[in-house]
Amino acid sequence: MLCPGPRPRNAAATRTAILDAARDRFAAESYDDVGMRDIARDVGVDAALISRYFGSKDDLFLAALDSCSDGSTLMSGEKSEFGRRVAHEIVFEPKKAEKLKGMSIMLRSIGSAKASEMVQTTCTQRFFGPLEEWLSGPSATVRARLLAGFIMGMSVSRELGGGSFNIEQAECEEMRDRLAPILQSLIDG
Amino acid sequence: MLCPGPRPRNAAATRTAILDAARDRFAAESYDDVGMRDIARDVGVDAALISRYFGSKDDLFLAALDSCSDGSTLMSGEKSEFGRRVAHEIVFEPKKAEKLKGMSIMLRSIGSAKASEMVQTTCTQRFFGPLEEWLSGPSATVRARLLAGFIMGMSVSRELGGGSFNIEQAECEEMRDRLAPILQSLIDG
DNA sequence: AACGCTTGTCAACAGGCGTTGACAAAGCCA
DNA sequence: TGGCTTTGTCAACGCCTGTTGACAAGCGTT
Repeated sequence: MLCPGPRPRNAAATRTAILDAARDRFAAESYDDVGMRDIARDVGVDAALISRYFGSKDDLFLAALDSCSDGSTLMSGEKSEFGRRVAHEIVFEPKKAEKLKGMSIMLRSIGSAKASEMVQTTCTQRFFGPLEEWLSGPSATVRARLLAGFIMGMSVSRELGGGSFNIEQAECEEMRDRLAPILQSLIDG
Repeated sequence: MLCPGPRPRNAAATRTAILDAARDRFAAESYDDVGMRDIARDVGVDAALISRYFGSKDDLFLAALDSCSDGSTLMSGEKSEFGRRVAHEIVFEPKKAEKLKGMSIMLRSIGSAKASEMVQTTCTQRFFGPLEEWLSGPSATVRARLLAGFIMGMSVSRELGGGSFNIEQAECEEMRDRLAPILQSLIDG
């Protein structure tokens, strides 16, 4: 990824390259674990340049979060299949679920007081909000919160269980089969 | 809490005071956000003393985690009432749920690579394990993981929603009423 | 009283962090 | 060609962190 030779002088390109690298980093590590120099190294650039383009680390973090797609990929597809589809992705394709970089960033932010504070407004506006609107039935707010909580919670459970869930294939299937109707019931109302 | 005058010379007492303060801090803030000097100030002691008693910050963290009660408080009481009881605590008494300091510490640890790695074995041995044993039915492993995930997930959802869930009283009640049977169904098998 | 062990404090170190300002080089325009 | 702006690098600053070794004070023993 890191080409030899001097980086071509192109402000716009480097700016977005920095933003992309920051998004990836913040989705994979906590706010504190990510250093400006790490991101700079990913891009092949000096750390000072990031400060010039984005101001502070906080500003870069917010810009990276803002550049994430909202939860709409989660809501694509048939509503009637939501439970099975999402349950499958959670259990068997965590990497695919991580396409929701925004969700990963939020997840990695709880803990750090500063990061979670920065994430809150974005979280409600870009994640809880659209989900709530998509559900659009009675008590959509509550159902959205439960849904989001369950989905994030399974990520936590997986991570704390050690990398994957650390269970057998058969158990994974059963987990999926138990998870699906629970999620679906929150969709249906 | 912090008495004036010099701290009485009592190694055992100071040691446990440090441990208590560390447990509280790590349950309330992330590993990175907690500084040795913070804990020292809570106890009214010099930070150097902590290093002498516990070695490194990592060792202190592990000791604090180890000093937490396991999930057994969660499992006290009637099984048939588990759903309602826990749902109520999650929604209306988050502080009471935080009596599970161990769970709070684990929650604050996902994100930080180092902290989550340190937490993993304790998590399976002291939390997932007992829960699984307590459930003791068919596919107890899967049910335990789902249960733990849901409970932690609601904590995440609350925190990211901004302090409390940021919803009305009536909605809180509805959330509790929706949550309870879901949790109970995982208990019953 | 004088010794010695324990308990606690203090100052300082090395290392990492985000950020800054001065400097180099590249490209554009006259 | 000479100047000017843009784009990027470099060295360094100040700050904060965990940790260490030297020092002071308390307390029991002889």
